[in-house]
Amino acid sequence: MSARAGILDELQWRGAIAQSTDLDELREALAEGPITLYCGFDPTAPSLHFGNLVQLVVLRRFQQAGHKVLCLVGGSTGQIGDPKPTSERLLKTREQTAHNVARIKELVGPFLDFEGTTGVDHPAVLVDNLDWFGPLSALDFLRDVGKHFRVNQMVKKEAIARRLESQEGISYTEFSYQLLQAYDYLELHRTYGCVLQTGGSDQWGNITAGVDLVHRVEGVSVHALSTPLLTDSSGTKYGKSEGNAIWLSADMTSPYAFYQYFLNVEDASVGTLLRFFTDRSREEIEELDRLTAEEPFRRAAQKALAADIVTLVHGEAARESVIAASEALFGRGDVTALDAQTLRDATVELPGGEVAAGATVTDALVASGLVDSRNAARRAVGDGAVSLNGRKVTDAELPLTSEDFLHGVAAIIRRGKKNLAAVRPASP
RNA sequence: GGCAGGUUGUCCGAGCGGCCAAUGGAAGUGGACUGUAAAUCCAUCGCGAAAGCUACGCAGGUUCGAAUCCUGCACCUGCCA
Repeated sequence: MSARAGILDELQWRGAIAQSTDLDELREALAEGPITLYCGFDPTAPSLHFGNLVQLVVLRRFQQAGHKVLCLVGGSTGQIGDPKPTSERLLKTREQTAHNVARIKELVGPFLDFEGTTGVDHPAVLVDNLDWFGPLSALDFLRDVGKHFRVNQMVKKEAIARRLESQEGISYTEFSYQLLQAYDYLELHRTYGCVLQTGGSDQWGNITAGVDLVHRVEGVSVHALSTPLLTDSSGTKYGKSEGNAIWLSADMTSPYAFYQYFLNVEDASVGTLLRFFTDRSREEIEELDRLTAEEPFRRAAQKALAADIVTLVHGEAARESVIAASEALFGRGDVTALDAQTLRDATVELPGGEVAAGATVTDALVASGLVDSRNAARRAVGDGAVSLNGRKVTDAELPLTSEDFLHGVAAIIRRGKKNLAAVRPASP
C-alpha cells in the first residue's frame, strides 16, 4: 500500500484517531490520490501549546504521507472564542488577536514544510479565516450560512449543552462559533477542494457541523478525524505543568522545562505518548515498552520521548544542550564539582534570578521564581525542601556567600526534587 | 418590562451580625517510599519577620463590629409578559 493510503493505519496504531466519519470511504479517497485536509488553530494566546502540538503532529504525518495540508489560523474565530464547557471567554481585542495570529503563523513553520524544501509532494498552505469572514456581512452570513443550521441540533452539541445547563449560560456570540468553523470547512472545500478536517475530540461537534454544511450546500460527503484527549492515569490532561501550560515557544516554556516535562511522564503513559508523538517504528517502541516493564528505573522510554519531542519542537542543538544540562544537574555527581564551562552551559536553561552576596536563601528563592512569596520560601525551607548547591538548607535566613556562586557563575538552588534555579550574583 | 433566585479563595462548595483569612472536597506544593514515575500516607496551601494589611461581584450605608443586614449598580439563571 502506498504511504498516502497507509496513513490511516499508521494513525490508528499510533493511537491518533478517536472519532471519525466513515473510515472506509476516507481510505478510498486517500488511495485515489493526494487529498487536501485542514486543521485550525485559534489565536487564543501568543503561542501554541501542547494541545496544538498534538494537531501539528497529525498534519505533519499527513504531509509526509504525500497529502496537501492547509494550516488555518483563526483570525476570525479567535475573535469570537470557542465555547469552553465551563465558562464564557473574555473577548480579546482585535489587536491582541492580530498579534497572536502573527506569532502563530511563525510558530507552525518548523512543523510543516511550506516551501517544498524537504522533498514533500505538496507544500503546506497557511490560510487565515479573517480573509473570508472579514468581507462577509452579518446579513449575508445569516442568510447564506445560518439558514442551513437548526438550532435544535446546535444545542445538542456537547459543549453547548453543558453551557446551557450551567448557571452562566452562553452568549449568542459563542453559540455562533460552530457556524463559523463550519463555514471554514465549506470555504476550504470550495477553494482548495479540502475533504478532511482534523482536530481534537473536543472539537468534534464543530467539525461535524462543517461536514454537515458541506453536505447540505455542495452535496458532497467530506471527512473528519479527531484525536483522542491525551490524559495520564488519573485522567488529567497532558500539557500542564504546575498549573502552567506547556508552550511551544522557547520564551514561554524553556526547552529545558519542556524536556523535563516529558522526561517525567509516568510509566503507564509513556508508550502512548511515544506512539503518538515520535516517528519511531513499532519495533522500537515495543522494545522501549519492554524496557519500561523490566527496568523502569532506567526510564529509557521517557528519555527517548523527551529527546524526540524536544528535537521536533526546538531542534537538534536544543536537544543536546538540554540533555547535557539535565545530566549535569541530576546526575550522581555533586554540582560543586562541575567545571566552570559545564556549569555555565547547564544553567543557561534554568530559571534565573540575581541576588547579591549576603542575601538570604529566602531572597534567592523569591528572586529565582522558585516560590511565589517570602512566606512560601520559608515554608519550603521549613519543609526541608530547599537545598543550595546540593546541601540541604535548614535556615531560611542563611546568607549566600560569594563562594556559593560556583566559579562566580551561579548558585544552584533547588526546591523539592526537581525544581532548580541558577541564581547569579548581582552586578553591583 | 415584571417576579423570583444567584454572584465566596485555583475550581466545586459551606457559611447567613462577632468564635471567619472564612468548614469540607478537589487541584497545587512539600516530605516519606521508589526511579527526577504511579499509588499510598503525612504536612502545607492570601501578603507580611511581625504589628498588621488585603480579600467573600462593584459602590455606598447601618452597626462598637458585616461574607453575613440595607440601598444602588453590574452580570448570570429561571418563570411570566
